[in-house]
Amino acid sequence: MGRVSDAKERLLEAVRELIWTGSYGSTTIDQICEKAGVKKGSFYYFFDSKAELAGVSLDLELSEKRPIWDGMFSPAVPPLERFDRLCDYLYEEQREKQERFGYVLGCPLFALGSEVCTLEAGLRVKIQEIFALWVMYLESAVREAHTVGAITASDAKATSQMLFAYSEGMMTQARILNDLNVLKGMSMGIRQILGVKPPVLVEV
Amino acid sequence: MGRVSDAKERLLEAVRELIWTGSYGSTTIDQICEKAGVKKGSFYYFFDSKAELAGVSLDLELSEKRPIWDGMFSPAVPPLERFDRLCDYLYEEQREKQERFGYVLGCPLFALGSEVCTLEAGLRVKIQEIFALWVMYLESAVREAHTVGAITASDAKATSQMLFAYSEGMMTQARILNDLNVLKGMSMGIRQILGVKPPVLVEV
DNA sequence: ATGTTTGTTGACCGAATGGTCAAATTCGAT
DNA sequence: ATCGAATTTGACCATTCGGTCAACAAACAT
Repeated sequence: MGRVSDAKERLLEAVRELIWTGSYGSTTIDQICEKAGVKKGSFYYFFDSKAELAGVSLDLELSEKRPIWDGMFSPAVPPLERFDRLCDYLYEEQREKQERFGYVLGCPLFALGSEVCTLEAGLRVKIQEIFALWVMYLESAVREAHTVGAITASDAKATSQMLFAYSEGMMTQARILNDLNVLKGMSMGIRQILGVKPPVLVEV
Repeated sequence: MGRVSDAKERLLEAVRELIWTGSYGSTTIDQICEKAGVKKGSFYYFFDSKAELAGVSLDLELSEKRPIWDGMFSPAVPPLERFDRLCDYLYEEQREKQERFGYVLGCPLFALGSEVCTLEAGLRVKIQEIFALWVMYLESAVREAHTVGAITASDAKATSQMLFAYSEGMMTQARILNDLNVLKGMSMGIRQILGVKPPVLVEV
C-alpha cells in the first residue's frame, strides 16, 4: 500500500476555492500548492496540469451536487415546491459564500465555463455534460408540474431551457453586482416563466 | 504636435479580440502587443497596465454600442418590434463571430464581468454602469409596450430585470455550448417573459 | 528486518511575464 | 532648418511561471 496522504483532496479543495473566488486564468499552480500546503513536486505527482486538476474537481463537484439535487427534486416533493427549494438553496449558498469571502460568487460552473470554453476543450465538455444533466432535473419538474395542472407552460423542453438560462443569468448577475438582493427576485421570475396558476386562497 | 500614431487604437482592438475569444486572465501584455504590432515599450507609453487598457476598451465598447442601441430602441420603432430587432441583432452578431473565430463568443461584458468582478474593482464598476444603462433601454421598451397594451407584464422594472438575466444567460449558454441554435429560442422566450398578447389575425 | 510501494521534498531549469529606460526617430510648428 | 513634442525601439531586469528530478521518508506486506 505504501504511504497515505490527503494531499490530493487538499489540492482539489484549494483549486475550487481559488477559481470560484477568483478565476481559472488568474489561478496559478504555485498558488494552489500554497493554499493546499503541498509542494509543487507533489502536485505533479498527482496531476499533470492545472486543467486536469480542474477536470477532477468538476467530477467532485458533480458527485457532491447530485445528492443535493436528488433531494430537492425528489419525486416525494410536489413539483412546484421543488423550485422553491431550489431558490432557497441557491440563496442560502450564496449568502454563505458572501459571508465567508466577501463576495457573491454565483455559479462556479457557469463562470468557469464561460471563461475557458474557447481555451480548454476538456473542461468545456465536462461542464456541458453537467449542465445537460441539471436541465433534466428542471425538465422533469416542469413536466410533472404541468401534468398536475399547476402551471400553464406546456413545452417542458423549452421551458426548462428558459429556466436554465434565466437562473444562470441571475446567479451571474448577482456575482457581477456582488449583490444578494438580485436573487430575491428569482423565485418570482421562475414562477412567471412556469406560468404558475394562482393558488386557491383559503379564508382564515 | 509631434509624431502621430494609431498604436493606441491597435492595442485597444487587439485586447478586445483577445479577451473576447479567450479570456482576460489568459491574455498577456506580450500577446496584446504582438497582435497589435506594437512593442512593449509603446504599450507602457500609452497605458500602465492591462487593467487600464481593458478599462479604456470598455469605454470604447460603450461608445460604439450606444448608437446601435439608440437605433434598435428608437421611439420611432414600435416597442414590441424593438425586442425583435434586438434578437436579430444579437443573432447576427454571434453568427458573424462564429464564422470569423470558430466560436460563438457571447456577451463580452458578461463574460468579462463574471471573470474579473472579484479581482479588478475598476473594471467591475465600469461594467456595472454599462449594464445599468442597458437595462434602461429594456425598461423603457417594456413600459411603452405595456402602455400601448401589447403585453401583460406591468412591472417594467422587474420585467426588464428578468429580460436582462434571461438574455445574458442565453448568450453565455450559447458561448459555453458554442451553439448558435441556442439563440433561436430567444425571441420566443422574451415574448413569453413580456407576456405578449396574441396579435389580431387578419383573414387573407 | 527488509524490501516495495506510495508519497514528499527542495533544488533546479528554461521560458514567459510584467515592467523600466535611455536613446533614437518622426512629425508638426515656428 | 530646426526646435520641441510625441512616439518608437530594443535592450535590459527581476520575478514568476510551469515543469523536472533524484534523493528521501513513511507506511504496508512478507
